[in-house]
Amino acid sequence: MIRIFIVDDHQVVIDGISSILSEVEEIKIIGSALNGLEALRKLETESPDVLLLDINMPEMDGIQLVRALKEKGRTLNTLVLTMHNNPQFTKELIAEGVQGCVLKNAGKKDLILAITEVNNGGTFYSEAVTDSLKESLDKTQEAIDEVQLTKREVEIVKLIALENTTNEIAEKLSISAYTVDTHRKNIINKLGVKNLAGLVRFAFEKNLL
Amino acid sequence: MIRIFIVDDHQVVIDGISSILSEVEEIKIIGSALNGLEALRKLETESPDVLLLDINMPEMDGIQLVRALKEKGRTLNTLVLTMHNNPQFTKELIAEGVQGCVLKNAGKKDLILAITEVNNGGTFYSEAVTDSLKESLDKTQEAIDEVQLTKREVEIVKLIALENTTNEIAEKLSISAYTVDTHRKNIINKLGVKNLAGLVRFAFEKNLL
DNA sequence: AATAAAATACCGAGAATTAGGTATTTTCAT
DNA sequence: ATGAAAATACCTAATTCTCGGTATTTTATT
Repeated sequence: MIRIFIVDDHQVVIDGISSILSEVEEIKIIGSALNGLEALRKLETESPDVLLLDINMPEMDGIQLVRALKEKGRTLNTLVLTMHNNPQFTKELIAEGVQGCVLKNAGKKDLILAITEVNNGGTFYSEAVTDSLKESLDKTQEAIDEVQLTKREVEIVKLIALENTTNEIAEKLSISAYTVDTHRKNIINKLGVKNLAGLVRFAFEKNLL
Repeated sequence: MIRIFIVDDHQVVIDGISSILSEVEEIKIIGSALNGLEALRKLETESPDVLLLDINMPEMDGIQLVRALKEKGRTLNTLVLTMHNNPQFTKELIAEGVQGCVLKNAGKKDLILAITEVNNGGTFYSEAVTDSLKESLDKTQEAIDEVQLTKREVEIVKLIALENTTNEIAEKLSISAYTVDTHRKNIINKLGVKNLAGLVRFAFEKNLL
């Protein structure tokens, strides 16, 4: 028996999913919440096997909830349901250690499969989700290839975009600050940008981070 | 009679749309192309009333085609068909002066409406498209509100992210470089970032540009 | 009309970036 | 094993950014 807790800000959605899942014997819904705060409170006493987070992606409450739970030391097998399919969002989910993500139009077969998979400690990302992520990563790689940044240069672009100064980068990479200087110079040339701001801009436009 | 030229890299899609539109008396397809280059060449002799650009959004060829046409001084009423619904993409479309955008799952009623609207010199953006754009802009506004950046500060963040130096900004805004300095300082404080790189990062993460 | 917030302006010192080089060592693929 | 590309390192001077301030004028709101 897999015990599930649902979070969504629309009661209709909770009811809808409940009705779908009620047809499945091995799955039982043990509770639900209409927002992050309510979820946090209820999850202090409830201990579901799988947390089903239904997110309207543009409002990132879902990710915030995952973070809040993590801060409290509360790690749950989490499955995210989303309407949108945005690779940036997927990256964040993975970064937060969310076990799975399925699109709302995925159909109940996928949903049930995802739930059981996540319950067993595995991960489940819809094909559409991974595809668009892969596509995005390919795009990034293409952008890098186009301007012919080397591995080291990409590394340094990232560190600069993350607010590291030349000296800090030198320290982190255990190389001379002079070298970092040279790399930065070459990168700015290759990208055809004017200064550090342009470099950071490139990093974000091409989703390097 | 509205004369249409279709661009899409899949023949099937061209055929499909053709078959849908062939049911409509007022619309006639006068030509098609399977890629941007072919489109550019054929459009030198063809003069459609509406250019129907079917784009697989992740590959931005569509936007590139619009730009290429613009450079040639060729302005056409353009309607973009897209599968994805990404506010960033919508912004670019609007910036390029594209007259309309409909989602592929919009249904033929919307498509025909969009075509006639664009043909009449108007614009047509699917509700779903404008909604997600509005949502995104609201998000941006929220982000600005959260850190309480003033109008002037937002202006300066943008200019910095666009690689302008302090002196250049001062000139553009007709204020003293000292003032720009002060603004930058205040912004960095408000955002809680470490340096200019962090500022540019904020600009991109919050879609300020 | 009074007040707060925003925008403006200035100063100096120190840190970081930029631009112009040159040059050696590693790494990798033919 | 050899050549090319990548990574490393150094130097100087000029420019730009950062941080610590202070202070006046404008603008908007009650």
